[in-house]
Amino acid sequence: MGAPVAYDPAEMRAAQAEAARLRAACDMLKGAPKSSRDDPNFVESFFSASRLHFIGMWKTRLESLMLSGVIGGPTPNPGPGAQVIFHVDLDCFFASVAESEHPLFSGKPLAVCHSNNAKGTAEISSANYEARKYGIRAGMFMAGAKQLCPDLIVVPYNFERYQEVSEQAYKIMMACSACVQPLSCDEAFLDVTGLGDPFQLASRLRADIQAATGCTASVGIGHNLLIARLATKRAKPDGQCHIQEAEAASAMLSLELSDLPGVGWATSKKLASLGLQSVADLQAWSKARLQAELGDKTGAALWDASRGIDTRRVAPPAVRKSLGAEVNWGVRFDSPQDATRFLGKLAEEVWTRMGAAGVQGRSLTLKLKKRKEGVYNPVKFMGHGICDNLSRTHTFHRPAHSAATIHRAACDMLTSLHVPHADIRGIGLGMSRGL
DNA sequence: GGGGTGTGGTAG
DNA sequence: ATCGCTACCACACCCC
Repeated sequence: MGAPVAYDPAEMRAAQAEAARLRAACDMLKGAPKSSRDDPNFVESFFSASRLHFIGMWKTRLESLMLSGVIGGPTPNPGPGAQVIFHVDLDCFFASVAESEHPLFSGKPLAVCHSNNAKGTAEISSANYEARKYGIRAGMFMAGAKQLCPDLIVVPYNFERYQEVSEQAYKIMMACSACVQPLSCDEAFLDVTGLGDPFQLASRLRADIQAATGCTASVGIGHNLLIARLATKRAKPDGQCHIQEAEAASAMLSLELSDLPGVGWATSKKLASLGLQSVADLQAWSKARLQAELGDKTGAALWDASRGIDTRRVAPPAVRKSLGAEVNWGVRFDSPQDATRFLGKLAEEVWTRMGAAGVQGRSLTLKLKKRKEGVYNPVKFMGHGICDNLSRTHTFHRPAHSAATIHRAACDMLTSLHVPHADIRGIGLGMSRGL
């Protein structure tokens, strides 16, 4: 894929200078990156800069707020019968936020990433549509992205602003319908059954979001969640699309297997090994045969999905069943004591989050990433590389009552796993049961 | 059948 | 040099 567009050189220079200013002013990027070896506050600084931590925590926070009634009202329970579902998704969220604040960036290829290093392994978090023309995608290393587009504009994260924009967008969605199911900071399902003409409703929703946030949103409309999501795919960017119930089954045929919900890398491979290459192939198999090969639930879910069948309802968040904190980047220990200290930080983190959520727990799980035999240098800088994943669970007689209790149990489990401290590439602690 | 644990997969 | 999280579900396998 070559350069699709020639950019005005002066404008491009100005945009690059602006991006460089943003990076220079970014607190997260001050100083050289540090591993758990060099930074006594590693856990804290890691979480403050991790996009995946941000995404996970923000969803949890949204759900808590909705559950406690701080935001949103009582969710109406739509009866049986035809439903109208919106899937609302802000377009390339992090990249859009940057563009909305810096008009200079618009129309130029832009990505959000911790690093601008053209040889580095920093991951692209979000790429605007101009960047996507070059083949740049979220998840790609910066080295690969810069190869595809040397002029790529790279801006750092702005988590505070993402929160503000997300809150505004959610306010607007909840003004549209009281029945909102958050999927992420930038994505939600709405049940808008009986609320008026869906197309007009969606137009207004998108216009309101753009007016309030400067970011565009796309809306997929369907009679169930699966079809609404598929409609969003067609609507993007900055559009809306309604797939009628009658077209649902044939619309599914336009998808790759990996587009179906629940089909990721591993299931794709498994399906391929069964000779299943397309949704049409999937439709040709009986439910029983799929269940025999893939398991009862998974097989049935795939059989349904391939036909556009989805019986889920837009549901308010459920009460959380587990809570955890893990770090799988920059984890390097020089001694067993280093590992113990690190577990102490994680125990405090878990305990603090339990307190904030007002929950207790009886089961503590330790997760460990252990460097695979013979694997020394991860491809990704400070990454975990290829690992074996191990876990141990300890169940307390009564709910854990302090960070120290959690720490002690975690250390015992760590010992029982017999992993040399130098082989540890990631650690996590999670609490469950009786939350 | 009902309960547990450990592993693996997924989405966003 | 850069920040590979979080919560959930399904499954295989074990116990009684």
